[in-house]
Amino acid sequence: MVPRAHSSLNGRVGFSFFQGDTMSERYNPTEIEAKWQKRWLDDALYRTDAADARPKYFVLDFFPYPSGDGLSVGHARNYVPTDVIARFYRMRGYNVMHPMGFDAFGLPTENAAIKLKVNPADLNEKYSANYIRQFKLLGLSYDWGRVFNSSHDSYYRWTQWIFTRLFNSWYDPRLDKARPISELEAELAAHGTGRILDAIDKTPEQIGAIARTVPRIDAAAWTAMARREKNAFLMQFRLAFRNESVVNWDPVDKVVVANEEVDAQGRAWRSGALVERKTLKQWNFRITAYANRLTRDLDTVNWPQRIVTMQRNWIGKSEGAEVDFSVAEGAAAGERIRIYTTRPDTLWGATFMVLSPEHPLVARIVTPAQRAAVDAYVEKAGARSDVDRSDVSKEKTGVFTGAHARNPVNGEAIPIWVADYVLMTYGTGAIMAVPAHDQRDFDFARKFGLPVRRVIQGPGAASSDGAEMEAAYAEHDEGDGHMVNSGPLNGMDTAHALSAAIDFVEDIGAGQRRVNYKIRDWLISRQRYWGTPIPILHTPDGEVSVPDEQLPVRLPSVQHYEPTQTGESPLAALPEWVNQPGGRRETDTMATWACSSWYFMRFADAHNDERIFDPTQVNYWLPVDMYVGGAEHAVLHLLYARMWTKVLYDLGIIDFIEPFKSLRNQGMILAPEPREVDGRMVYEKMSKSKGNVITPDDVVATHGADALRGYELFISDFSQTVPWNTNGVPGVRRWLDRVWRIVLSPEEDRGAPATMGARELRRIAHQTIQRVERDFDAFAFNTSVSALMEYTNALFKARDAGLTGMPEWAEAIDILVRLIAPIAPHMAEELWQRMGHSYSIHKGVSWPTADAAAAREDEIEVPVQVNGKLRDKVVVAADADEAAIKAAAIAAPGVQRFVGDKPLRQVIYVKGRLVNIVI
RNA sequence: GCCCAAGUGGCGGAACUGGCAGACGCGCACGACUCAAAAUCGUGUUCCUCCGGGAAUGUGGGUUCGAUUCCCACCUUGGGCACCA
Repeated sequence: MVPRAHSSLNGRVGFSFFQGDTMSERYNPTEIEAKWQKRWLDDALYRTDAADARPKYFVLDFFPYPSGDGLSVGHARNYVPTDVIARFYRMRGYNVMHPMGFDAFGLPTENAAIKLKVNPADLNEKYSANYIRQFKLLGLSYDWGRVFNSSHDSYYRWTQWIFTRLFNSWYDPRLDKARPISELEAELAAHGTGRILDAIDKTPEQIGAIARTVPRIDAAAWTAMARREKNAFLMQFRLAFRNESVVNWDPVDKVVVANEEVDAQGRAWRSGALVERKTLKQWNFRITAYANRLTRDLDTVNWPQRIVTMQRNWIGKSEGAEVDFSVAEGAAAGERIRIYTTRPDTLWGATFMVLSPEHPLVARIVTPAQRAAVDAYVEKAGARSDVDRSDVSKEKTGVFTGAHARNPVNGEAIPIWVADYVLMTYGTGAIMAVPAHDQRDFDFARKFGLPVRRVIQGPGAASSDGAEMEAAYAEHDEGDGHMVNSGPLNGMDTAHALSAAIDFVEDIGAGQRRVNYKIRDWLISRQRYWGTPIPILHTPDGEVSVPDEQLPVRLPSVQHYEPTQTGESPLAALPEWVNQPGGRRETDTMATWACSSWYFMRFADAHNDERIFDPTQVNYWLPVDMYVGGAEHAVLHLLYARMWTKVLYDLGIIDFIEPFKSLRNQGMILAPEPREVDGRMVYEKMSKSKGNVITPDDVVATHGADALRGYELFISDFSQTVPWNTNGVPGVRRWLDRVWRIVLSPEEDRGAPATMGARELRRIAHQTIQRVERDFDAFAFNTSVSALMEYTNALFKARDAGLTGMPEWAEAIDILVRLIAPIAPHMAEELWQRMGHSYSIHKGVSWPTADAAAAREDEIEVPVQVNGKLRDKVVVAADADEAAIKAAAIAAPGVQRFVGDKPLRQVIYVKGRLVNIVI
């Protein structure tokens, strides 16, 4: 067998490869894929071009974390579609950036390194090299000139640089943006904190701009502070700040984790361990300052609705009012108890108050008679885990303090209770309880025999006696109801009561409109070795950031990097590293969320050692046009990256406010064989420990990368989770074999005689261009492969109809090879060359243009129904008028059998679709 | 408990805006080629049927000339949230 590839003359695309009785050359993916991969790499074919007149397109995969297991076919579900999109846009003349890098710091690598007793840096190099090898094996068109690794100091230097920007910035509620901390110092020297606190009172959305602990001080008080006091004071403003708080401690990884990394069951995201509460001093980013913008700007992105909803829920914006109650008697008499409520319209229905067990006032108001009971309760509550405390299925608990509070709207004294269903971390840690209109308060009131007073009379004739209610009536915007038992609000309809109540409270000086967010600040420090060192020095004057010219603060090499039990990083055991001329280095490192919060920008100027990136480059390429990855990052990376983008925008470093214009989530791929778990057959995730991982290496070795790529796309809808089907790849492989044969040796063997005209072939070809374009745009890759399979089948039929010598045949084959190029780039390149074209099909504008006239149908087949049931079909000219089509439909034999001489009640014609005859 | 998504042949799935249900592929069956097998090619493949048809897109209702598609209730699976005042 002597393969002889050559192109024919005159631009004809007929081939005769074989002479005499030699067999045709078979499709050999192993050979051609290796050949083209090498050539593409040698030529840097996919290098991103500099900014030019073409429209740009930035298509990006989530930052992968290189693990020792390497890539499975499940990972390829992410990388193949983005590669198809990158190639599709390139072929249509866009300037495309399609880069890759590695999120290399973090616990899994460090844990593996500890286990294997090797250096995590070495392990990381090995793992990422393996990823690169696998990416190349798949024929992915990354620009390898831009690859970087977040654990290299050439990268993390800039992560530290951004950290110091956050540290040296604060959020000005008046401008609704971040500003340099030096400007805050100037303001404090001139005006104290008054103007800032006033602004927050006037614009309730800004509640999270600064710490809630900031006191009202005047300029003199600021000026009188020593430097160390000033620095401590400023911590309440900085966007990167250190404070003592209750944090989630992961006892398995021996590290603190962020709220976003703990699931509803209280388990840590990576280790799966139940987290414990610890009070520790930790570094945080003030993401609460951005809560409002993070919610608001979700309107501007093209993301899956569920991810948008998850972020909205996580941020949890709610609007209401803060109202000041006061202690009615005892030593603390007159002292204010501030509550937050979203239902100020129910203020007159408050029959008791509840304080969180951690509320500072509890110890001071409790009466001697109740002290023992209250102390015991508070202690017990403190010992319960958060998950346990927030388990809604358990009955509410609580204890009376013996004290009373005065309700500012009606002067009533109501009992103050302590209960752990009120959280210190939300609102003010204290609530007014309105059992008639809040189910939680209702349950509590019924259990402890507290009064229930109705203040909203709903529609219908429900009793106005709270004692008879069986459940809280929580509606307030339904319209029909009216206010009762509510002093000045009596008789008002419920739709207006809310704003009227806030007005009333503001008028009497008892409170004001307020916004609250569920989101808490983002805990970033980790007590581990393998991360970006936090560039801070602890000096006698407090914390100061390491100056730019001293960055990076390099991670020292160490002999032992095992985590400690004490909550201290292994770096703390290196005195020569810790002790610096001006002070002690911070020994915690940053969680990898910091690394991944800006990497997408670095691709615009990946190897710049002078600055973080050239602003022209970053503003040209960003935001990312298409971002693809798993849905598990909904409130982690995708939220964090948005905050950093907004900070950098505020500081004038970039000029876009959202990092990712469009986002798509791919579905998971599960192991092919279901297994019995708890008596049920289930498809499991692929994992090395279960021994059910299918690697791209194996699939490529037997069927080639193009077949694997095709099947990754074809397996299911892109976003659907689906088990792998071992027989699927051979199916796609068969299709590619057919493509190979129909292009190179169409005459070789024939099927049954068929009929097809040249006009029809041309129509199918151009319709296929339209279908594939539409499917790619919709991320419907499975149907794009179907369309190409159908097209290939049509070409075999056209061959059997004797069309191979015609110009339409040559055009049809040319279109086929171009259309498969994004999916099967190696085969397309090989066929392209053999067809006599110059290298490369992947360079320049090579996507075919659909000819709408050619794609148009001359005749259409119209189904005909009688009473909604299909009875016949008629073929009519595409431009036939309605009357003619109806007449043809009625005359159709299959229709006449049912209609006979019965009168026609109605004949419905849907243009180009169907006729329905009603009798 | 609340919110969201999804339930279509033996399997993965398709069906653009309410208009031919099951495209495309897998699997299976039969046939051709072969000494035989593989590969390839061809035919068939939702179910029932008295071969006229009838039934069918999780279940039950509704709207409509017409419903996989819209509405209501319920069931199942997956995901998210879980006392946030």
